Amino acid sequence: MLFLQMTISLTEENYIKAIFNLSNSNNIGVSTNSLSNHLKNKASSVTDMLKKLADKKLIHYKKYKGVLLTPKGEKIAINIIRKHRLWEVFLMEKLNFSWDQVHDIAEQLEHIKSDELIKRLDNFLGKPTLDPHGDPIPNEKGKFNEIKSMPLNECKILKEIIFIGVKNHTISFLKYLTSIGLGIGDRFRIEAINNFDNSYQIKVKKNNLVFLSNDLASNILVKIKNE
Amino acid sequence: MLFLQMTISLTEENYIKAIFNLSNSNNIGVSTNSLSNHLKNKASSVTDMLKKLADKKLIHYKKYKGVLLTPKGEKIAINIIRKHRLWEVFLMEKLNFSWDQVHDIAEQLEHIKSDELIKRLDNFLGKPTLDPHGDPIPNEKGKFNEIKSMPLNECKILKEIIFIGVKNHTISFLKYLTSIGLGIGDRFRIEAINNFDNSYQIKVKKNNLVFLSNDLASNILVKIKNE
DNA sequence: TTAAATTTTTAGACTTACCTAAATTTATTT
DNA sequence: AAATAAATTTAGGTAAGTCTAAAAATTTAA
Ligand SMILES: [Mn+2]
Ligand SMILES: [Mn+2]
Ligand SMILES: [Mn+2]
Ligand SMILES: [Mn+2]
Repeated sequence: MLFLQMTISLTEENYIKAIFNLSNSNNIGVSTNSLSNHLKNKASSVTDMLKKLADKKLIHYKKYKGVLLTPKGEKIAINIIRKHRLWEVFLMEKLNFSWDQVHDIAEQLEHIKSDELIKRLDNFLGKPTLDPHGDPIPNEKGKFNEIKSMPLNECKILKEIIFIGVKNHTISFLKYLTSIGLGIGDRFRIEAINNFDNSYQIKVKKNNLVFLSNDLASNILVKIKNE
Repeated sequence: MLFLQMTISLTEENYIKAIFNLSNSNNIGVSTNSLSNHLKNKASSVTDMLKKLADKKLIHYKKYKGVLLTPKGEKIAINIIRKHRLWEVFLMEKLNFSWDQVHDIAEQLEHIKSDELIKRLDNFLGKPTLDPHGDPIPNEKGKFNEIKSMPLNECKILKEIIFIGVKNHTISFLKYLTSIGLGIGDRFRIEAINNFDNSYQIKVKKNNLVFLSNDLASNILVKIKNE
């Protein structure tokens, strides 16, 4: 079979994105089960799709071994992520959505197919490098500007901190952070660490002290001021 | 079977939109063949879908009789058109696309599902009432602000004219109009009508005379100045 | 008003993207 | 090193949306 301009379905795009997101920096393949959990499809459905993606040379697939994206597959994944994050910026900056509302809409918008549209959207937004959750936006060539950060619960000393991202992107978590007055870019100070349960007390600007469980702190990505 | 929030697939949306666009002001049902031509699907496929849309109470369907939208179906159609035209305005006004580029991208964007998004987009654009092709944008309640216009080839007298819309939306037609310096809102004067082939000569602003075949003129919607 | 042409529907199949149930392979325990 | 458990694949099915070919209904023309 010959196809000059391979088309990739919305479903295939979502699988490719899932494989990308589940890939670790080490080169361990993504398991069928992890994809099954992530996409909420049965493992047998995942296997079907993996065969198809392998036929299209978008993934490396060997029965029972787990999968990795080919360079071609990775390029597609990164482009979808670029579109997703640019649309999130648009929704937040131009349409005044809050950071907990943008993801679900961007899940739809990321599948719109038009390179010209994304080029112009990028320009319109001033070529942003970070999305509303602090995640890097890959450039036109697919290059990520990696930001070094650590989860708050790895900070063991009382220091001035900058809040630069979230690990968890659920609406409830984002809304909670908003409710305690915490937004990307904010500076705060660790006032106390309870070494029984590793919970934190922080002081956000002029606000009162806020208590954070270790679980909460583990989903807050920070960097230490002046480091 | 019980469903509280009926979901309508992208394919169903396109059929509903097609039925709306092919419906005349008179109450003659839309034929299977006309839908088949418009959607470039076989008539048998159309029949299958009509049965499904009828089951969902979105159209009135009687075998061999042609179809009409129910009020519910019409509401859906108008909402899709509203979204399409708002996105066209966005693409043109904010992203500087030309009027011949916006339609194809809007065909994708019109299917994005989020009432909140459209409300905010509408506000962001300043609640426009016309799209880049001069077509009216229905308001949130689905009301069209009908503009009275006539095809240029129905003007039989030499008069000052305002160009307010196009009947044909193909890229080549729109590009041609651009090439002769004609855009929505422009004023021009009919300088001559050749009564052999009903072709027109018009003068656009300070430009030279432009020759328009009757076919071309029939796709240019105008109103007569001061009327 | 019958015959021919056209339109529309029905019947049966195919593809995509899912599913359940039953193998099969790989990993973990005794 | 078996036995058991877990992960993965295969086999067989379903629903949505398409198709071709054939039958039926409607329209048009003789
Ligand atoms: Mn997101
Ligand atoms: Mn994000
Ligand atoms: Mn359009
Ligand atoms: Mn338009």
